[in-house]
Amino acid sequence: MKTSLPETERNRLKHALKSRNLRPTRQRTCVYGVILEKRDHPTADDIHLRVREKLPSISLATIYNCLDTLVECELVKQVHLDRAPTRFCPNRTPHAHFHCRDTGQVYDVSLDDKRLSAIEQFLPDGFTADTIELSFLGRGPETITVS
Amino acid sequence: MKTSLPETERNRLKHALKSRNLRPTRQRTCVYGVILEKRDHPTADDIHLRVREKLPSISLATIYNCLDTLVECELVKQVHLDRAPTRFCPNRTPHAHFHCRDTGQVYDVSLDDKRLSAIEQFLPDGFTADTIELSFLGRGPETITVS
DNA sequence: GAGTAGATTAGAATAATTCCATTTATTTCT
DNA sequence: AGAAATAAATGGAATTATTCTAATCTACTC
Repeated sequence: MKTSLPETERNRLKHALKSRNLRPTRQRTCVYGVILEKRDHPTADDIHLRVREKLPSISLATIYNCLDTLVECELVKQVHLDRAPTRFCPNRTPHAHFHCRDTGQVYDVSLDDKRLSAIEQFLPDGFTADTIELSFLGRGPETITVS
Repeated sequence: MKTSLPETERNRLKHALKSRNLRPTRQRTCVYGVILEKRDHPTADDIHLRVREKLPSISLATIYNCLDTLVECELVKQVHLDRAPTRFCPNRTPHAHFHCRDTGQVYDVSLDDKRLSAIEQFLPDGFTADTIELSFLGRGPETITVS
């Protein structure tokens, strides 16, 4: 029973699954654990590699299945940047993403209610959005420019 | 020489290409014409079907080549919604997209300077973005709900 | 009007994701 | 506890959007 998933998160997962009549399998727990452990917006493939260190025989199809489940349970969000492979993110609060051209890193940019409602006001009358995706492409501060 | 592309747009295309040492070929002109003609955010495949009515032998690879060129020339923008096929849009002014869950239609949502700079202020100090993608998923006004 | 760089073409290749049929696990019922 | 029923995992095949490749074609330049 030694898994790295902390108690709080493990309970969150259990409850989210139970409320949908789904089971907290080893695979699902482990995938969720890996996503929480290193919050660098990994792709399904990245996650596969990391989970395999703990469950060496897990297949990529299962990774996709687990991820779908976690997304349905609203524990994980999908991040789409251009047409690059989908990345996954355990930040459940509303946020945007910043993608650095130099390092490839992806950062969360928090969107509080004030920001969210400012964005919603861009919509013409009669339009209502349940999902807002906002992403930035540019350069972060740690990029060193040598002149 | 009868092509549907209006004079202004034809000139815009010619100049944009010339400044990059590229040629205004029949294929490029026709692809651009089709994108301007029906601004419903078509995919490469949609565009292929439409262009084939005028140039029956054009290949999908050429459609992709032409689109790449038009994007480079900044005459056309790519629109990425989730992982759906890339769509193309001749609206060169800054704008967001609204995607209707019911009809699948995609609408432009204009982003004036005020809105753009409001969004830019979400970024932490030191981060600068050259590209901002904003998209909404929800329901538009023409959706009729029968209770 | 020939040469050359630029474009187009068809089809093969790639890559992310989904599908499918089978096997394995887990819960439920008795 | 054991059997039946349901849910999940698995490997591999299938799909789909897109890119690559190598050959052919076209259009400006001299």
